[in-house]
Amino acid sequence: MRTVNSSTTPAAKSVPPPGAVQSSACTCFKLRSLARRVTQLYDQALAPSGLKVTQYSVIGHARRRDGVAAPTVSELAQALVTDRTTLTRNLKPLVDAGFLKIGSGADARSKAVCVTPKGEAVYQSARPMWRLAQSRMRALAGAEQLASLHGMIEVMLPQLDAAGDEAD
Amino acid sequence: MRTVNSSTTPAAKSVPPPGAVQSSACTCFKLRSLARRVTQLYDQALAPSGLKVTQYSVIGHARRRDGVAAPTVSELAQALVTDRTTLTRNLKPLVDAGFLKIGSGADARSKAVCVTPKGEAVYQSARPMWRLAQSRMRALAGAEQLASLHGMIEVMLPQLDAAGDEAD
DNA sequence: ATTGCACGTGTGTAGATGCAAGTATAAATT
DNA sequence: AATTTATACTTGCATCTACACACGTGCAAT
Repeated sequence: MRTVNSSTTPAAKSVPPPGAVQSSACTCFKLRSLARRVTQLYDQALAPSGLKVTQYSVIGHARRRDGVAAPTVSELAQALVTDRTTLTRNLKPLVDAGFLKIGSGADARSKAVCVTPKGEAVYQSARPMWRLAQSRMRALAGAEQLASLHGMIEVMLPQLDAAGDEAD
Repeated sequence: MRTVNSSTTPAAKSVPPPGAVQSSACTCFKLRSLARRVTQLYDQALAPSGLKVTQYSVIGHARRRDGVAAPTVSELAQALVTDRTTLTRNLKPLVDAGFLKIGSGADARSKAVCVTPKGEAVYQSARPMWRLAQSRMRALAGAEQLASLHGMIEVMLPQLDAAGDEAD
């Protein structure tokens, strides 16, 4: 079908003038596209460290213990805005590499995610690379746009959490 | 004790300690987090159709043929802002389900991705669900913010493409 | 015709993602 | 104390993601 420009003799039913191209206006698609590209930028920058940006984030969040205790898997998952079961998988390569160590938590059921000295070292080594990626990002988007983007995300994320909860 | 602290968080004097909190200021992390949540919203909405939002996007883009011919794998991958090899994998379940059909392209090397009648049908059935997800999204973010977000993405994506190219 | 390079695609490997379902422990109820 | 419910985590399954590499084809230069 020629959905190109009007001036057609289309077979009645398919009336896709305004709707046809909208699939590229899909917020989710756009967002995912951007996330993919940005991930590539960060992964490239982090490559010398051997970490992917996801792993860098996991260690980074496991690092900052609120009080004293290392976070549990669930707590870390929440901080990472990730499904707990996803985090379980994502921890494996980091544990295998010796960057993290899963200890026993206060409970017999909960487990504590601890950053090993080796993990701390690799994180520190990756840190300037991450900063470089951030700089590139800022250069690409501009500081104002980037701040605006961050602000939007900060606003939207909690609302999406709420939406997901009530969907159950 | 890890006080969840969902109550009044004044944050008035939150002087960000330069190094400590910055990892949550990671643009990539924020972006990925949002993309994950938004994906869940769309996947939930699309669930009755049996399609995930990624698959909906693939079919949607395979559907709109520029002129007459169905897009090749590479063309489709470019339209989807996805790695070519990733698309190869993503096509498999859709072909298995009978939604797409891989035909031979003009070249003996290239292949054409065609939407089958069954694929068109499932796409049409999923379309109102997608619209619902879009509406929810608009309700969550607000029309202006959403438009602003789309605009930013439109600007940033080409620049990231360029950045990726020169990185090689 | 042979060589060589560019192009289009698929595979191996490895990780990221999350839903459904399962296991084990703690707390609450009866 | 026994039963039920809630909590914390893991596993099975399926999909998404992409880099490195391999394979086949087209085209051009020799």
